[in-house]
Amino acid sequence: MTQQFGKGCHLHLIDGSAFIFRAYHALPPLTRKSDGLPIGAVSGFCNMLHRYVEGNTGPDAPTHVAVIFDKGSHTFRNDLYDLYKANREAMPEDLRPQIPLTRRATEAFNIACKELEGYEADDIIATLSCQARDAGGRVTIISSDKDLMQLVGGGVEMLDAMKNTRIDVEGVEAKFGVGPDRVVDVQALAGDSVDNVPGAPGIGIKTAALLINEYGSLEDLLDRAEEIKQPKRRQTLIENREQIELSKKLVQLDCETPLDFTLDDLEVKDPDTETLLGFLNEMEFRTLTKRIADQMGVEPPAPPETETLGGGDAPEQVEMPEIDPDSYETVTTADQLQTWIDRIYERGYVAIDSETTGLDEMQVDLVGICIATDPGQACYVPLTHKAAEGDGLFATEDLAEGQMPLNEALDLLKPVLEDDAILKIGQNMKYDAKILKRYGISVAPIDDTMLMSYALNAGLHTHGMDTLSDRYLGHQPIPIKELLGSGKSMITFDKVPVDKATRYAAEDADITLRLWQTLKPQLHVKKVTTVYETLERPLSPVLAQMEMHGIKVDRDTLSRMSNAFAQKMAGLEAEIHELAGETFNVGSPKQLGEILFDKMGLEGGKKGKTGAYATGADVLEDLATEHDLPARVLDWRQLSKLKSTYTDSLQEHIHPGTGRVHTSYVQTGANTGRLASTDPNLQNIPVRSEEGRRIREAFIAEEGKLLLSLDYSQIELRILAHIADIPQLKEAFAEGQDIHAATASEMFGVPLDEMTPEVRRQAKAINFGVIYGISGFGLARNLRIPRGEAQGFIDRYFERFPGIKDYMNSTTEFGKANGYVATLFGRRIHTPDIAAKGPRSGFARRAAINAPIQGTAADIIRRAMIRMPEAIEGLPAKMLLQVHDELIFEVDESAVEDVTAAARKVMESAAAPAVKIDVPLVVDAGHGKNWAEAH
DNA sequence: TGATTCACG
DNA sequence: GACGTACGTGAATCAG
Repeated sequence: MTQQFGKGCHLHLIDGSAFIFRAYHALPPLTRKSDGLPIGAVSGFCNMLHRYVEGNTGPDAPTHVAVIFDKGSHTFRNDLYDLYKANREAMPEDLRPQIPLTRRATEAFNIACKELEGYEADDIIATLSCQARDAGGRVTIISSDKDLMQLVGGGVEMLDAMKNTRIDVEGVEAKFGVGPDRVVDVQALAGDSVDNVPGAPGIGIKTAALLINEYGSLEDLLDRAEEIKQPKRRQTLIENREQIELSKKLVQLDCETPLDFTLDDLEVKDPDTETLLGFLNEMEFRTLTKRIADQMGVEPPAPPETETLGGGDAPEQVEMPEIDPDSYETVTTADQLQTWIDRIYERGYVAIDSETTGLDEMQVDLVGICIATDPGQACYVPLTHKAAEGDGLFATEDLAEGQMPLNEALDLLKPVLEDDAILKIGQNMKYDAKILKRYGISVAPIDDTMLMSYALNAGLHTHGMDTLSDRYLGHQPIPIKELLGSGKSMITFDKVPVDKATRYAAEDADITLRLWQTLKPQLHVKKVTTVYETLERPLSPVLAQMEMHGIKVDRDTLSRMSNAFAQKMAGLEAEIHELAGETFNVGSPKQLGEILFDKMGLEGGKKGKTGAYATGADVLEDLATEHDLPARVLDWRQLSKLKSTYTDSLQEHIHPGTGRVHTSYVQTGANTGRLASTDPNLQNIPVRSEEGRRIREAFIAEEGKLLLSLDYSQIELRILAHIADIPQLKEAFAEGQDIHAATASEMFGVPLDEMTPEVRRQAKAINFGVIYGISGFGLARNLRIPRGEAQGFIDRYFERFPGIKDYMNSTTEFGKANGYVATLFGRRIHTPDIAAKGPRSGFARRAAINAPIQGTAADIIRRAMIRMPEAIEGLPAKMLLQVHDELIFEVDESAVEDVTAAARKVMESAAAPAVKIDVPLVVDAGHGKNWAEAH
């Protein structure tokens, strides 16, 4: 039944490369059980093809179809412009062997599979589209690549298979501001950083569309460029004419690609059962094989006998229905809610997400709660949405209709959320737990997908919901911007209409549940279950407690300091302007650099990549020996920093209700396992300078209490001594010696009792340098000594402590072989750049050397923090802050000794019993009415 | 928004 | 042989 392609025919063209990359990034790196062949992308590709074929029913089904691939990296565009696509990342190593398999997969589905040496897939798609259109048929291009949008129109449309949205002429106009026939003109002007198409500098899509619409076409625009009013644009277009014309050639798709087949060869054919199942079975896709066999009504072939290799690294992909925001339920009555609660009890777990009026958990109000029990089964319980005015445009202060009373809903939910037998799953549950705590609900027990992702993949990507959804579910959630807007006209969530809110909010719970089903089994496969269970999950509630307590900060002290700083700065500024002979913005590094190096003609001006002079503190310090101006600027900068970052903005963070400052710790913020502190950052309160340290006087204890600080002494060097197994360092620590003096003594042969501060200082710099992955250059710069001398120190160090060099080499090798390095407690820190070439690998190598040391220290204090609540239970003390190797408590005056003893014991024994460290961990303690005194 | 600078461990 | 180099963070500010 051969059908001549023509009117009534419908051609589907699938962008194969886009499918492959989507599949690759959407799935964790799966391997074939029998031989470890990477097949994650092939698996995703087959699933996508299968889903595609399944969806092809009804009157709109294609009559002809082909998957089009790129072939060869050199195309005619490289002949036009040798930098075309030059900044493309190389194909990932584990994807390369999968490419031929995707061709075989396409053939197994009995879909035409086409490519042409020296041509991009886009050109073949263009040629086929033109042929089909000219023959009177319809075309759907399955891709979201904007480069293909120039083809839309005259029966040609695009389809974004992921979002399931069609892109027609209007869609193209929305994206480019011009019709499809002018898309190349806009692209030629705007350029494309991904493909390295140069375009016209400084002109983006918006401006380009404006110009094209005004002048009709690119050619007319360039010919009449003199008429452009804005001088900068006019100049750009005139100067870059050639480059723009070249860009147009690069983005213009070729409709005359010489093809060795015709449209008729692309006719839709049913797959051959045996071929398809044979291929899927060979790939060992058990679930998909079985599913397709069932659909075809045949027995699935017997899976090949496999001996599990390396513990079996190929979990089956969890099958889930499509995410559909329109399928979610809005819960408005107690009966409805009860039905969901019953379902939760049936399951034993539930994914939840709370919607609030903002981001500050200590201040915002609860607006609604969403619940998901299964993929696709999610609801939203709106609680305090505001009613719209009559015309529906503005929200009022009255509650919207159709919502359960807040108390009634919370009374129903509280028993579930607090039930020991029901697992509550969230993405960043610390946030939700803090909110609900303010409404009297203590959520427990919890699982957290953000923390799972962190335990699994620290160093590979960030762990926000959008990232995870895109990577692991291949789905882009509804952007919150769509509901709230942005900038000045942004609204709060309670002003969002309930129906819109349901789509967004319930989707988040749905996604969270799906992520949980995807990530949880991975913990075991990647051997990080212990990390998650002992270092991540139990820390979350501890941090929540600390954040809710906050630390008392005295506004008057800060305010007085701000005024004093302002006065001093004004005086310095006047002096600086006097010395410069003109007024300028002292806070502008650019203007300062020009004053110093151009106007005053000082030596040593170095320009960075942006063409501005460097004016960092090290540069100014060198200049300060010769001139007064840079010295004054250094003083001014110090004051400016203290004022703006600390004395001024800390005041704004004092909670009006508690009079305390409540930071947020980001548990997944630092790849090494450290915490990060934000809003405000309380981990970088000044201490090194006398003037800055006084800011700590504003951090105070309540009346009758004291602040108590305990910090690990030299914890990273102790860990280095243990991990690299350095006998001399271990011994020095065991005997309680001054470690830097001991190092100096060992290196330079100076007896300890004859040690000079200068020699000790140098040894200290080397000790720190080692932790950071030392280089002669770096040490020279730090100590301000000649590079050769610094290298000599390092050589001597490695000679005296050969274990250090071994540690560095073996860690680097491990990182290269495995893609990650690990702490003593099994935390994995991924180092994908370590195999790169160029300067990136240097950074990655040093980071890999540092990560196990910094990360092990981070693990130890985490363990201490997790045990702390129980250890100080019953004592009148609260843990308030963590600063990497220091914990700060607020304690009744009478109990300082008891709490110090209890907390110290926990901290010093925190590595045990999981890890036996060969050196003692030592904790120093201090206390006082304020943080300055306690430290 | 990105670069620069600087506060901390 | 040249090149560019300490590790990990967050916040404020300037400039385009």
